[in-house]
Amino acid sequence: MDLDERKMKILQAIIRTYLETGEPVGSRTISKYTDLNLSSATIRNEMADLEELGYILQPHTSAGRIPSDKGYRIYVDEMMREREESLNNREKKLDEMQNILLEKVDRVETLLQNVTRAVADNTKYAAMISTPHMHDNRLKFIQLSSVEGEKILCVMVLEGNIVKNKILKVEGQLDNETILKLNILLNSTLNGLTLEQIHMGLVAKLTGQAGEQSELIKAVLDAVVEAISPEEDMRIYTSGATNILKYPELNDSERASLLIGALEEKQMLTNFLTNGDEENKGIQIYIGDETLVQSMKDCSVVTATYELEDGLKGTIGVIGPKRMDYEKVVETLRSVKEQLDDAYRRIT
Amino acid sequence: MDLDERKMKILQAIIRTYLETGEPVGSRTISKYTDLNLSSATIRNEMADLEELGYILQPHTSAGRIPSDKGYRIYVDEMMREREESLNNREKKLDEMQNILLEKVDRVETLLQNVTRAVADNTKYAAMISTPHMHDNRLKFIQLSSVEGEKILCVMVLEGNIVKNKILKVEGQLDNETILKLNILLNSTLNGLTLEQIHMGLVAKLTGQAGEQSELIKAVLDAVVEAISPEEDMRIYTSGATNILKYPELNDSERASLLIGALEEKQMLTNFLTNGDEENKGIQIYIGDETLVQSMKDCSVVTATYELEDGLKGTIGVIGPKRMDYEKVVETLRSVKEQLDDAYRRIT
DNA sequence: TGTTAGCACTCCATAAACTTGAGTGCTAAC
DNA sequence: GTTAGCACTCAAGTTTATGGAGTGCTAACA
Repeated sequence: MDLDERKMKILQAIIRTYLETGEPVGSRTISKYTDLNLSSATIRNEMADLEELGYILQPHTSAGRIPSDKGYRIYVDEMMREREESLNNREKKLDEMQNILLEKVDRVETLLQNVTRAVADNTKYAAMISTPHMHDNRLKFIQLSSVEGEKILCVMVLEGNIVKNKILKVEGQLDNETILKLNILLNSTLNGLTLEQIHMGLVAKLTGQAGEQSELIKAVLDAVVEAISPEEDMRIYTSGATNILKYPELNDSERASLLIGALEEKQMLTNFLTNGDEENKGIQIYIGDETLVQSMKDCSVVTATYELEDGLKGTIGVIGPKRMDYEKVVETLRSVKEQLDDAYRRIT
Repeated sequence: MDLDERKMKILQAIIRTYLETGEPVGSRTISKYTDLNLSSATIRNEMADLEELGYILQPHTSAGRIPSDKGYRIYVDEMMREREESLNNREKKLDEMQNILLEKVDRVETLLQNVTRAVADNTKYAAMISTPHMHDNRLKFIQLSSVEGEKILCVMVLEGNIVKNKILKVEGQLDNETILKLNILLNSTLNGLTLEQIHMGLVAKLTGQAGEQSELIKAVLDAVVEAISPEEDMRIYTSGATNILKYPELNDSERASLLIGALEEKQMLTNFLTNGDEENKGIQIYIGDETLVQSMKDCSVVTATYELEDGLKGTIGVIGPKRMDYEKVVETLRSVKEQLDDAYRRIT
């Protein structure tokens, strides 16, 4: 059986009401709420159908209905309307964001932390963000310098102007000329290569050419491999974990502890923040079990992928109760995503 | 009235018992617990005295007694005994720590995060750590390199081998010779200077000498100032925030939310993590209101200052309920502190 | 004078009994 | 197909008992 228009309207009314109140919603409420004038008894009949179809469920007999995961899913896929937000309001939000961006955010990390906090504050849910990272990093520039005594500073610039560095120790001092030679050798050999290419026999070749300095070259190669390894180039920031505690359905200490723990641990979050889908303007919604994370089965997660100019991609996400205000969250993430792309160009 | 030996023993027994159980402790319990054989009635008399003196208090009439802040204070100052931990056990803990340190901790930050987690896991309280930072940073080495087009990479090494970098934009391309000259100029002028010294009119002097490149020099100076500014060089990591939820006295959602929020925000934590006292082997205990942080008035905080070889100092702290196991925490922090100093030498 | 036994009293915690109200399913009538 | 009405269910809140832990005080004892 497919959903006819009336059932759709009723389901929509149930979900909307539940999103607002968080309480199971009864037939009488809906009978008053909707524009189609129906008595509570009729609504009850329809509700029984909807329940049989799996869109809503009863916490217990003689309670109202709440949306099931399937219900939420059809809601976000087909019923959610664009929030007709007043231009005024939008303007204001944009201003806020601009302010955040202008306050001394010379470093991308600070920017991202601020954005995360802003999103958490704005939505009243928990927010997370992954730092932008490339799918395959390439080395763009490498340089060794003698800092003092036996310490050599190795600076690497990756595609996308990400800078990494490492201090290496050598036996005995190196004169400037040797360093110059090494720099030329390294730059001419390594630039533009990906991780796989470096792994393919390059080590032997380079150490051969390096003669006396083969030890140092080995250390440098290790540093390069480390720098361009995918694990190395992503960090996750979170904010607003405590917002979770605001929602009674998540606020038994068991659940809350697991959830906040997951946010703190950050390991599990990579799930959401890496394999972003390309469709739907980069906005993804995971409901309940769809999150594939046990501790989040009572939550929903909304993510958006942002892309900076150099092809650096990152993801920002919001975690909240299943009855989150999806429209608002989607709207917020979309606007943040746009501004992020924009703002980054301004600060670099 | 001063505390005679018997009152001390009774107070100690009350606190020990309360630390274990978290329940108000009654006179009969103590009468059985202590070696001095006294009836519960006598204990009651003594308890009344102790209460009058402010060391213990009653949640309500006809309940047992719990320690007051003053009680905790005298406990940690005078009654706490060294945990006579079995050598075996200690050895094991050290091993664990070593393992953590050996797992791929080429970067100090990873090390510190691991340590924080280990401390949180070990104590079952929340842990925090500040990255090592110097009181007055000095520049040790600075170098500009042309990376591509109009982008100049500025790398700075500070005393203590902390590396910072920034990408600067210039108008038009710079040839290698100009860069070489600038590098010599910058190194000879800036090295070894502190923030104050740089602020004192250096800008004018340098830009004068730089001729055409005065714009670039200004940008470089900004980068240097930013790099050695004290705010810039400290980060805080936390772990185990959810452990807070384990303790019923902190686990109403109001309190917990504030506390975990504070841990997340990290701003308030600087209180503890900066002005470390030197006495008492660097270990400090703040009880209840002594924390000077409203949201932590039901908590105690224990901090230890660690010092790396180059004079880099940081602080590690544990946050838990007032009835925390002070002995264990102090012991853990002491051992971590020692190992941190030690381990750092090994990995650099 | 310090210590102890005993007793009346207080207060919290827990459980049991009761009440309330929202909501349902079903049937019969429109 | 829709609606009114009624009996029924269940959760949540309120009240009422009950038990137990603990105290303070007094009087007796060594």
